[in-house]
Formats: sequence, C-alpha cells, structure tokens
Amino acid sequence: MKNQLYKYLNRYAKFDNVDIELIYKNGVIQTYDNKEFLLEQNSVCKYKYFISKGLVRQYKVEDSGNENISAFAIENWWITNLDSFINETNSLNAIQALEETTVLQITKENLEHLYSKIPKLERAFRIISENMLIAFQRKNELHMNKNSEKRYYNFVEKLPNFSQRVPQYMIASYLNITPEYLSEIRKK
Amino acid sequence: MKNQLYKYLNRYAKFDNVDIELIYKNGVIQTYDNKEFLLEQNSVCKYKYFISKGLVRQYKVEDSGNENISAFAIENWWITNLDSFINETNSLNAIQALEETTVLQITKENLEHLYSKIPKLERAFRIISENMLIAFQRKNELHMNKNSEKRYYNFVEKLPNFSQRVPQYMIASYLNITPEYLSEIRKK
DNA sequence: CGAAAATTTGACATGACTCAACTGGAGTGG
DNA sequence: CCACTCCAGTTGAGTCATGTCAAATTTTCG
Repeated sequence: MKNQLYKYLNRYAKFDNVDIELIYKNGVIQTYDNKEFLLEQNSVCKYKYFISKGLVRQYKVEDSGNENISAFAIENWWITNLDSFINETNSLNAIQALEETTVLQITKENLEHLYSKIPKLERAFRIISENMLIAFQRKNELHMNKNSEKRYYNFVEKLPNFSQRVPQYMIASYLNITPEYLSEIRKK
Repeated sequence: MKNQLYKYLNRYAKFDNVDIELIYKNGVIQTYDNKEFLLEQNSVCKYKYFISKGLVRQYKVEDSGNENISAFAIENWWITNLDSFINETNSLNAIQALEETTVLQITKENLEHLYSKIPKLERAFRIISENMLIAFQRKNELHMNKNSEKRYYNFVEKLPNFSQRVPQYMIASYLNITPEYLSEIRKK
C-alpha cells in the first residue's frame, strides 16, 4: 500500500518516503466486504478514501425506491462525497463496495494537518481536483448531447473493465437508462 | 480590479498586497465587447480568465448547427476550458462575452510561475477546484434525476440574476431543453 | 418605423419509460 | 443431483415527456 501510494502521488509532485510515511500514519487502512457501506446515505462523510484495491459505487436511493448511481471508483482513485466531507452536511448518497475493497481513509482534520505539513500535497490535490473536473465535464458533455445508445457505446469503449466488473443494471443506472431499455439497445 | 482580486482570493487563504501585485503583473487586463470571443471553438485555450465584470457563456456549435451551452460565468468566477488549457489541445467549445466583460487573463506558464512563487495560491486553487466539483456534482444530480420543468424552476430559483441577464433560448440550451418546450413550461 | 431576433403556438413524431410477464442461470438445501 | 428460489436480463404492449418543424406573434433596437 505504501508503495502504491508513493507511485500514485509521485505522478503529481515529488514526494519522498518521509512524506508518504506521514500521510500513511494520518490515515487508516480498512477493508470492506462486498456490499458493505463506506458511507451511508444521510450521514456525514467523514473520510476521503484512496482505493488501493477493489471497486465501489456511489449512489442514492430515491423516495420512489429507485437506485441512482452517480459514480464508480476503482484502484488508484479517490472517492468521497466532497460536499458532505467539506461542509460536514449529511450526504445525499451512499458509497458501497461492489467487491472486497481495501482503502486508505483519511479524516478532514488529518488531511488539513497533512496539507500544512506537506505543501506539495496541496499541489497534488489541486491537480487531482482539476483532473476530476475535466473528467466530469466530459461526462456531462456526453449526457447532455448524446442519446442512450451513444452513451452506452461510449461507456463500453472508454471503460471496458467496468462493463465486465459491474452488472448491467448498474451500468444502466449510471448511464441514466432503464435496464429494459438498455437491454433493447444491446440487442442491436 | 486589484482590490477585487484581493478580496476574492482572501476568501481562500491569506494573501497580502505583494502577492496580489505579483499575480496582477503576471496577468493581462482585457475587455471584451458583447458577442466577442475569449476563446474560439477548435483552438487552444491559452488563458484562465478571472471575470471582474460582465458575463460569458461557454458553448459549442454541433455539426448539426445546434448551439449547446455548458456554462455561464459572471463576476468573481474563473472560466477556462480546463482540458484545453492544461493539455494544450483544441477546445471543443468556445467562450463568448454576453455583455461587455472585463477579465484578468493569465497564461499557463505565468500561472505555473505564480504557483511556485506563492504556494498559498496552490491552496486557493485546490479549494476553488473542489468548490467547482461540488457545484458540478449538484448540477449533474439535477440533470440526471429531474425533468425539464424541475430543472427550470431550480435554475430560476438558484440563479435568479442569470435568468434576467440571459435570453430564454440560452437558458433552454443550458438546461438541455428546446426553446419551444421551455416556452410551454413557462405557460403554466 | 422597420428588420431581425426572440418567443409562442400547434400538429405531429419518437425516444425512452412503465409495467407485467417470461427466460435462464446461479446458488441452496434436502 | 434434482427441485426450488432468486435475481438479472429480456420481451412486448401501451404511454408519455419532450422533440421537430413550420408558421404566427411579439419584442428589441438600430
């Protein structure tokens, strides 16, 4: 895990082993079983999670009972409900493991502490946030301008690994299509 | 402008006048007429723009000829095509002034220079980026789960100033509704 | 005032949804 | 190893939200 973190963070700035050690000490390694919740809907998101191994989904259950998936995340991604994490408000969605998943989880206080001790980390997260913004914009672009069929084919093409690790009805939810209609799309 | 920038940045970290002066010197003040382009579609986005006064839209023209607005920005917002700015690729959309608009525009090189001279700026943009991510997630949430009518009422409620400064057909485009259907929604 | 731009109206078309029933594979337990 | 259940996926009929297109009307502004 330390080695993985080292490699990962050095994509963004030059961190040495002392830095990594400090970051590591300010977090907690935890493993979640399949279906276990990292964050429950309507509770405060206390951690930013670095996924070392596994796969999670972020989703909400509507009043109608419908599930609505807003994101998947895998190895070497960060996941959190930023709004809830930063503002300490109740999260509108949940984060759930879809496989056995190992993470490094860091509280807001510890993260703030790390930012002050390791200014490079500020830089790394500035860049990571910008990358996430770019990804978000691309996803948005797709959703605004493309029909269901194009969204699906784009998804399969861009994230082939996901379409294998995740059941079809979850992909449908992520793409904002009904499972029935996705099935029809696939028939072609 | 300097004073505005000072106030704005001090929301995120403690900058003194020397910092602001340096930032100011690394950018260029420019005023764009109504309808003038800050960035043209299919060209590299050379600047990050801090809007001091005015209003812009970010949009693309599809092959079909349709215009598609992805964002508006006003006073005290930053606007850029991040993907194009960072990766120096051609921008898929344009940025155009909808009123006479005054900005401080900073190139990537100068911004990098500023980051190295003023580490606090790294922190400020880390936070700004996170805030943008939160805003993006909220917008996405709306688009995924709400019908046209709810999106429109949410927009009017949350951004009443925009619905006055921007023509209706542009709001329709931003909300991904046809102008005709928005008109029908408003009839009620 | 007059032209161009924005908005509205109405007839018709369609992508995507709902709901209910059916199929098939993956356990699970006797 | 069969019978049973459960869940994901498929199919089909009917429906609805929203889009398209073309024309009429209103507003804007030089």
